[in-house]
Amino acid sequence: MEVARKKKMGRKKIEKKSSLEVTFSKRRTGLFKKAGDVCVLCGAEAAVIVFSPGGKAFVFGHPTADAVIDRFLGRDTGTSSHAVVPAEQVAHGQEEGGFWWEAPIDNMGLNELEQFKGSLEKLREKVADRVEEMTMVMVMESESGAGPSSATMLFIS
Amino acid sequence: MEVARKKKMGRKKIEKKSSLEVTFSKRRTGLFKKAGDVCVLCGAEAAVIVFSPGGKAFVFGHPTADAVIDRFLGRDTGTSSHAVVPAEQVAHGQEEGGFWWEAPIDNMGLNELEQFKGSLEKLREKVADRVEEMTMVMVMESESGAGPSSATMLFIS
DNA sequence: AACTATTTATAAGA
DNA sequence: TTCTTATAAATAGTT
Repeated sequence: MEVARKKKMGRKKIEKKSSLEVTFSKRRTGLFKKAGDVCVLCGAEAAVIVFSPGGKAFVFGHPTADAVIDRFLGRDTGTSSHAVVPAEQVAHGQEEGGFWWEAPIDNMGLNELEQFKGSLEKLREKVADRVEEMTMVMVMESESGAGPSSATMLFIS
Repeated sequence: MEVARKKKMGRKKIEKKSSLEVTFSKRRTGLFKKAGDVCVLCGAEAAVIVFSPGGKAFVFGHPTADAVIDRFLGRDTGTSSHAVVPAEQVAHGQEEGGFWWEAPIDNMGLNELEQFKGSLEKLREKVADRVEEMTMVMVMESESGAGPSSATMLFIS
Protein backbone atom coordinates (compact mmCIF):
# COMPACT_ATOMS: atom_id res chain seq x y z
CA MET A 1 0.00 0.00 0.00
CA GLU A 2 1.08 3.58 -0.57
CA VAL A 3 1.31 4.66 3.01
CA ALA A 4 3.38 7.62 4.01
CA ARG A 5 6.79 6.02 4.35
CA LYS A 6 8.66 8.72 6.10
CA LYS A 7 8.11 12.10 7.64
CA LYS A 8 10.41 14.85 8.74
CA MET A 9 11.70 13.83 12.09
CA GLY A 10 12.40 16.92 14.07
CA ARG A 11 15.21 16.75 16.53
CA LYS A 12 13.76 15.34 19.72
CA LYS A 13 15.02 12.37 21.66
CA ILE A 14 13.65 9.10 20.38
CA GLU A 15 11.71 7.52 23.22
CA LYS A 16 10.70 4.23 21.67
CA LYS A 17 13.36 1.91 23.00
CA SER A 18 13.38 -0.48 20.05
CA SER A 19 13.86 2.33 17.56
CA LEU A 20 16.49 3.88 19.74
CA GLU A 21 18.94 1.04 19.47
CA VAL A 22 18.67 0.55 15.74
CA THR A 23 18.77 4.28 15.10
CA PHE A 24 21.85 4.68 17.23
CA SER A 25 23.54 1.85 15.39
CA LYS A 26 22.71 3.33 12.00
CA ARG A 27 23.74 6.81 12.97
CA ARG A 28 26.97 5.70 14.57
CA THR A 29 27.83 3.95 11.33
CA GLY A 30 26.99 7.08 9.39
CA LEU A 31 29.01 9.27 11.71
CA PHE A 32 32.07 7.07 11.37
CA LYS A 33 31.61 7.06 7.63
CA LYS A 34 31.57 10.84 7.54
CA ALA A 35 34.64 10.98 9.71
CA GLY A 36 36.41 8.62 7.35
CA ASP A 37 35.31 10.73 4.40
CA VAL A 38 36.76 13.94 5.75
CA CYS A 39 40.01 12.12 6.49
CA VAL A 40 40.36 10.56 3.06
CA LEU A 41 39.02 13.43 0.97
CA CYS A 42 40.67 16.28 2.81
CA GLY A 43 43.70 14.64 4.36
CA ALA A 44 42.38 15.51 7.78
CA GLU A 45 42.85 13.63 11.02
CA ALA A 46 39.77 12.74 13.00
CA ALA A 47 38.91 10.93 16.18
CA VAL A 48 35.36 10.19 17.28
CA ILE A 49 34.27 8.80 20.62
CA VAL A 50 30.62 7.88 21.10
CA PHE A 51 28.93 6.47 24.15
CA SER A 52 25.71 4.71 23.28
CA PRO A 53 22.55 5.35 25.28
CA GLY A 54 23.50 2.17 27.12
CA GLY A 55 26.89 3.60 28.00
CA LYS A 56 28.94 1.45 25.66
CA ALA A 57 31.93 3.16 24.09
CA PHE A 58 32.70 3.21 20.38
CA VAL A 59 35.76 4.80 18.93
CA PHE A 60 36.84 5.81 15.47
CA GLY A 61 40.22 7.05 14.35
CA HIS A 62 42.09 7.54 11.14
CA PRO A 63 45.73 8.22 10.43
CA THR A 64 47.10 10.17 7.55
CA ALA A 65 50.60 10.48 6.23
CA ASP A 66 51.62 13.52 8.27
CA ALA A 67 49.74 12.53 11.38
CA VAL A 68 49.20 15.68 13.39
CA ILE A 69 48.95 14.02 16.75
CA ASP A 70 51.72 11.49 16.33
CA ARG A 71 49.15 9.19 14.79
CA PHE A 72 47.38 9.22 18.14
CA LEU A 73 49.42 6.13 18.93
CA GLY A 74 52.73 7.56 19.99
CA ARG A 75 55.67 5.21 20.25
CA ASP A 76 57.09 3.04 17.49
CA THR A 77 56.01 5.26 14.65
CA GLY A 78 57.62 3.02 12.07
CA THR A 79 56.04 -0.23 13.12
CA SER A 80 52.73 -1.85 12.45
CA SER A 81 50.53 0.81 13.93
CA HIS A 82 47.79 -0.11 11.53
CA ALA A 83 47.31 -3.58 12.91
CA VAL A 84 46.14 -2.40 16.30
CA VAL A 85 42.73 -3.93 15.88
CA PRO A 86 42.69 -7.55 14.79
CA ALA A 87 41.37 -7.81 11.26
CA GLU A 88 38.42 -9.91 12.27
CA GLN A 89 37.20 -7.23 14.62
CA VAL A 90 37.47 -4.46 12.10
CA ALA A 91 34.26 -3.33 10.51
CA HIS A 92 33.75 -3.02 6.78
CA GLY A 93 34.83 -0.03 4.80
CA GLN A 94 38.44 0.65 5.64
CA GLU A 95 40.12 -1.47 3.02
CA GLU A 96 40.55 1.77 1.13
CA GLY A 97 41.65 4.10 3.89
CA GLY A 98 43.39 1.91 6.42
CA PHE A 99 41.68 2.95 9.60
CA TRP A 100 43.42 2.41 12.88
CA TRP A 101 40.55 1.21 14.83
CA GLU A 102 36.83 1.23 14.42
CA ALA A 103 35.40 -1.05 17.02
CA PRO A 104 33.68 -0.95 20.37
CA ILE A 105 36.21 -0.58 23.16
CA ASP A 106 34.71 -3.69 24.64
CA ASN A 107 36.04 -5.69 21.75
CA MET A 108 39.53 -4.34 22.10
CA GLY A 109 42.17 -6.57 23.52
CA LEU A 110 44.60 -5.57 26.20
CA ASN A 111 47.29 -4.39 23.81
CA GLU A 112 44.81 -2.33 21.88
CA LEU A 113 43.49 -0.67 25.01
CA GLU A 114 47.00 0.08 26.20
CA GLN A 115 47.77 1.81 22.95
CA PHE A 116 44.48 3.66 22.92
CA LYS A 117 45.23 4.85 26.42
CA GLY A 118 48.59 6.09 25.23
CA SER A 119 46.91 7.88 22.35
CA LEU A 120 44.58 9.77 24.61
CA GLU A 121 47.46 10.68 26.84
CA LYS A 122 49.33 12.03 23.82
CA LEU A 123 46.43 14.25 22.90
CA ARG A 124 46.02 15.40 26.46
CA GLU A 125 49.67 16.37 26.52
CA LYS A 126 49.25 18.38 23.34
CA VAL A 127 46.47 20.33 24.98
CA ALA A 128 48.49 20.71 28.15
CA ASP A 129 51.39 22.08 26.12
CA ARG A 130 49.08 24.59 24.54
CA VAL A 131 47.85 25.70 27.95
CA GLU A 132 51.44 26.31 28.95
CA GLU A 133 52.14 28.17 25.74
CA MET A 134 49.17 30.43 26.29
CA THR A 135 50.18 31.08 29.85
CA MET A 136 53.62 32.11 28.70
CA VAL A 137 52.24 34.40 26.05
CA MET A 138 50.00 36.05 28.57
CA VAL A 139 52.93 36.62 30.89
CA MET A 140 54.95 38.13 28.10
CA GLU A 141 52.03 40.29 27.16
CA SER A 142 51.55 41.67 30.61
CA GLU A 143 55.24 42.51 30.61
CA SER A 144 55.30 44.05 27.15
CA GLY A 145 51.88 45.60 27.30
CA ALA A 146 50.63 43.95 24.12
CA GLY A 147 46.95 43.19 23.66
CA PRO A 148 45.43 39.80 24.39
CA SER A 149 44.63 39.13 20.77
CA SER A 150 47.97 37.54 20.00
CA ALA A 151 47.13 34.69 22.31
CA THR A 152 44.62 33.45 19.81
CA MET A 153 47.31 33.03 17.17
CA LEU A 154 48.87 29.97 18.73
CA PHE A 155 48.04 26.72 17.03
CA ILE A 156 48.19 23.18 18.21
CA SER A 157 50.71 21.33 16.07
CA MET B 1 23.67 26.77 -19.37
CA GLU B 2 22.79 23.19 -18.74
CA VAL B 3 26.25 21.94 -17.94
CA ALA B 4 26.80 18.79 -15.94
CA ARG B 5 26.43 20.05 -12.42
CA LYS B 6 27.83 17.21 -10.45
CA LYS B 7 29.47 13.84 -10.80
CA LYS B 8 30.16 11.03 -8.41
CA MET B 9 33.30 11.88 -6.57
CA GLY B 10 35.01 8.66 -5.60
CA ARG B 11 36.95 8.72 -2.42
CA LYS B 12 40.34 10.15 -3.32
CA LYS B 13 42.09 13.01 -1.66
CA ILE B 14 41.10 16.36 -3.08
CA GLU B 15 44.21 17.94 -4.51
CA LYS B 16 42.91 21.31 -5.64
CA LYS B 17 43.87 23.48 -2.73
CA SER B 18 41.03 25.97 -3.08
CA SER B 19 38.43 23.21 -3.07
CA LEU B 20 40.14 21.50 -0.19
CA GLU B 21 39.58 24.27 2.29
CA VAL B 22 35.95 24.83 1.50
CA THR B 23 35.24 21.11 1.34
CA PHE B 24 36.87 20.56 4.70
CA SER B 25 34.85 23.36 6.19
CA LYS B 26 31.62 22.01 4.80
CA ARG B 27 32.34 18.48 5.87
CA ARG B 28 33.48 19.44 9.34
CA THR B 29 30.20 21.26 9.77
CA GLY B 30 28.34 18.22 8.54
CA LEU B 31 30.27 15.90 10.81
CA PHE B 32 29.55 18.02 13.87
CA LYS B 33 25.91 18.18 12.85
CA LYS B 34 25.74 14.39 12.67
CA ALA B 35 27.42 14.11 16.03
CA GLY B 36 24.90 16.50 17.50
CA ASP B 37 22.07 14.53 15.93
CA VAL B 38 23.10 11.23 17.46
CA CYS B 39 23.41 12.94 20.84
CA VAL B 40 20.04 14.62 20.73
CA LEU B 41 18.08 11.87 19.01
CA CYS B 42 19.54 8.90 20.85
CA GLY B 43 20.69 10.41 24.11
CA ALA B 44 24.23 9.44 23.27
CA GLU B 45 27.42 11.17 24.29
CA ALA B 46 29.85 12.08 21.55
CA ALA B 47 33.18 13.80 21.21
CA VAL B 48 34.81 14.60 17.89
CA ILE B 49 38.29 15.91 17.34
CA VAL B 50 39.33 16.92 13.84
CA PHE B 51 42.63 18.25 12.67
CA SER B 52 42.31 20.17 9.42
CA PRO B 53 44.74 19.57 6.57
CA GLY B 54 46.49 22.67 7.88
CA GLY B 55 46.83 21.09 11.30
CA LYS B 56 44.27 23.26 13.05
CA ALA B 57 42.25 21.48 15.73
CA PHE B 58 38.46 21.54 15.96
CA VAL B 59 36.51 19.92 18.73
CA PHE B 60 32.91 19.01 19.24
CA GLY B 61 31.25 17.73 22.39
CA HIS B 62 27.78 17.31 23.75
CA PRO B 63 26.48 16.54 27.22
CA THR B 64 23.37 14.60 28.05
CA ALA B 65 21.49 14.23 31.27
CA ASP B 66 23.20 11.06 32.44
CA ALA B 67 26.62 11.93 31.14
CA VAL B 68 28.56 8.72 30.84
CA ILE B 69 32.01 10.12 31.22
CA ASP B 70 31.33 12.57 34.01
CA ARG B 71 30.26 15.06 31.40
CA PHE B 72 33.79 14.87 30.08
CA LEU B 73 34.46 17.84 32.33
CA GLY B 74 35.00 16.19 35.65
CA ARG B 75 34.88 18.34 38.76
CA ASP B 76 32.01 20.52 39.89
CA THR B 77 29.27 18.47 38.33
CA GLY B 78 26.59 20.77 39.62
CA THR B 79 27.93 24.05 38.35
CA SER B 80 27.82 25.88 35.08
CA SER B 81 29.48 23.28 32.88
CA HIS B 82 27.51 24.49 29.93
CA ALA B 83 29.04 27.94 29.91
CA VAL B 84 32.53 26.72 29.10
CA VAL B 85 32.63 28.40 25.74
CA PRO B 86 31.62 32.05 25.69
CA ALA B 87 28.36 32.46 23.82
CA GLU B 88 29.88 34.65 21.15
CA GLN B 89 32.36 31.96 20.19
CA VAL B 90 29.75 29.26 19.91
CA ALA B 91 28.66 28.32 16.41
CA HIS B 92 25.08 28.16 15.24
CA GLY B 93 22.82 25.21 15.87
CA GLN B 94 23.04 24.38 19.52
CA GLU B 95 20.26 26.53 20.89
CA GLU B 96 18.23 23.35 20.83
CA GLY B 97 20.70 20.89 22.29
CA GLY B 98 22.96 22.92 24.53
CA PHE B 99 26.36 21.84 23.29
CA TRP B 100 29.32 22.16 25.56
CA TRP B 101 31.72 23.45 23.08
CA GLU B 102 31.94 23.60 19.36
CA ALA B 103 34.78 25.81 18.42
CA PRO B 104 38.32 25.59 17.17
CA ILE B 105 40.71 24.94 20.02
CA ASP B 106 42.47 28.08 18.90
CA ASN B 107 39.50 30.09 20.01
CA MET B 108 39.34 28.51 23.41
CA GLY B 109 40.43 30.50 26.37
CA LEU B 110 42.73 29.25 29.06
CA ASN B 111 39.95 28.04 31.31
CA GLU B 112 38.30 26.14 28.50
CA LEU B 113 41.53 24.47 27.53
CA GLU B 114 42.24 23.52 31.12
CA GLN B 115 38.87 21.86 31.34
CA PHE B 116 39.26 20.14 28.01
CA LYS B 117 42.59 18.82 29.21
CA GLY B 118 40.86 17.51 32.30
CA SER B 119 38.21 15.88 30.15
CA LEU B 120 40.73 13.97 28.11
CA GLU B 121 42.50 12.92 31.27
CA LYS B 122 39.20 11.61 32.61
CA LEU B 123 38.63 9.52 29.53
CA ARG B 124 42.19 8.24 29.60
CA GLU B 125 41.68 7.18 33.20
CA LYS B 126 38.53 5.31 32.26
CA VAL B 127 40.47 3.38 29.68
CA ALA B 128 43.31 2.81 32.13
CA ASP B 129 40.82 1.43 34.63
CA ARG B 130 39.50 -0.95 32.07
CA VAL B 131 43.00 -2.17 31.27
CA GLU B 132 43.45 -2.91 34.94
CA GLU B 133 40.10 -4.64 35.14
CA MET B 134 40.95 -6.85 32.20
CA THR B 135 44.31 -7.69 33.67
CA MET B 136 42.68 -8.71 36.91
CA VAL B 137 40.12 -10.82 35.14
CA MET B 138 42.83 -12.56 33.20
CA VAL B 139 44.72 -13.31 36.39
CA MET B 140 41.60 -14.67 38.01
CA GLU B 141 40.94 -16.75 34.95
CA SER B 142 44.35 -18.31 34.88
CA GLU B 143 43.85 -19.19 38.52
CA SER B 144 40.33 -20.54 38.16
CA GLY B 145 40.79 -22.07 34.77
CA ALA B 146 37.88 -20.22 33.19
CA GLY B 147 37.86 -19.40 29.51
CA PRO B 148 38.97 -16.02 28.17
CA SER B 149 35.52 -15.13 26.91
CA SER B 150 34.44 -13.51 30.15
CA ALA B 151 37.00 -10.80 29.65
CA THR B 152 35.01 -9.39 26.81
CA MET B 153 32.00 -8.82 29.03
CA LEU B 154 33.47 -5.91 30.92
CA PHE B 155 32.11 -2.53 29.93
CA ILE B 156 33.47 0.91 30.35
CA SER B 157 31.14 2.87 32.60
C1' DA C 1 27.72 33.10 0.57
C1' DA C 2 23.85 31.16 -2.01
C1' DC C 3 22.03 27.87 -5.32
C1' DT C 4 20.87 23.22 -7.09
C1' DA C 5 21.69 18.86 -9.33
C1' DT C 6 23.01 14.73 -7.40
C1' DT C 7 24.48 11.74 -4.21
C1' DT C 8 24.16 9.96 0.37
C1' DA C 9 21.99 8.87 4.70
C1' DT C 10 18.29 6.91 6.94
C1' DA C 11 13.28 5.99 9.29
C1' DA C 12 9.88 2.94 8.44
C1' DG C 13 8.20 -0.96 6.68
C1' DA C 14 8.72 -5.78 5.01
C1' DT D 1 18.10 -8.85 12.14
C1' DT D 2 18.90 -7.67 7.26
C1' DC D 3 16.81 -5.64 3.00
C1' DT D 4 14.13 -2.28 0.66
C1' DT D 5 12.51 2.20 -0.50
C1' DA D 6 10.52 6.63 0.07
C1' DT D 7 12.09 10.77 1.73
C1' DA D 8 15.15 13.92 3.96
C1' DA D 9 19.74 15.68 4.33
C1' DA D 10 24.42 16.64 2.72
C1' DT D 11 27.29 18.50 -0.51
C1' DA D 12 30.51 19.44 -5.12
C1' DG D 13 30.37 22.31 -8.56
C1' DT D 14 28.81 26.55 -9.89
C1' DT D 15 27.44 31.50 -9.63
